[in-house]
Amino acid sequence: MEDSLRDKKVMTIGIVVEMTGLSERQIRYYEKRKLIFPDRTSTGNRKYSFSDIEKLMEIAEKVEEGVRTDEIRENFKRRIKNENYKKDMIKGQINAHFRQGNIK
Amino acid sequence: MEDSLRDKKVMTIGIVVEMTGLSERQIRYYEKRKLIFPDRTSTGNRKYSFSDIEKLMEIAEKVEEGVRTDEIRENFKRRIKNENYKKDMIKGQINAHFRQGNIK
DNA sequence: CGTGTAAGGAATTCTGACACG
DNA sequence: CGTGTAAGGAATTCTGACACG
Repeated sequence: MEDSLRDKKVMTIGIVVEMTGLSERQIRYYEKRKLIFPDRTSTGNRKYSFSDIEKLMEIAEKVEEGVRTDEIRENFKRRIKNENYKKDMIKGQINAHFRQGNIK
Repeated sequence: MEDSLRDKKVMTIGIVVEMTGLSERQIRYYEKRKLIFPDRTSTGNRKYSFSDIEKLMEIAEKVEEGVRTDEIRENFKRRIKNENYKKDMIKGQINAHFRQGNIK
């Protein structure tokens, strides 16, 4: 139910460093702080998606502004909640539509 | 003028092996035969795109059918030519449209 | 708190070659 | 022709820790 390409975890950390300009240390630290969730290969190497890259750049901006990683995490949670809320609104409307027999 | 995500060279050969089921040897060989063109990192490691993955799976199919790599390459060339031909057709029609003063 | 760094080891990738055919 | 494999080396990635603060 989402982009697929954008969410596929396929990049090693070296490429992520290249694309974001962040250090390996930073990238791994944001993971420890539960801000990003890379997959792992069978032998333990991290794999990131394009979405992860975008998220990392957003995180880096916030951190530079002085926002603490905990706050950033909470903001992400709120955002997800809000998005789900909106999705439910839409679902509700669709359901209502059909319940009233407004079937095309 | 194309997908961007689909064409970004970001995957190391290990991931490509994982996604295509081909061996490193095969993947490198198809490159030697000019069928795919990965980028390289500054230290020489190959980087592939999602498009490359698709192309590799197409190549693998053909090879299994017994098609020689040279033929596959020529078929790719013809396909590109045909696509460009169609693009030019469309451009021509658009130009004709405006030349006749059919603006808006 | 967020990040740099040296440490040691394990896994990855690279190239050129021998092999079969 | 297309692919497997062992060989040796170079680059990558991983974790846990010391450091500053």
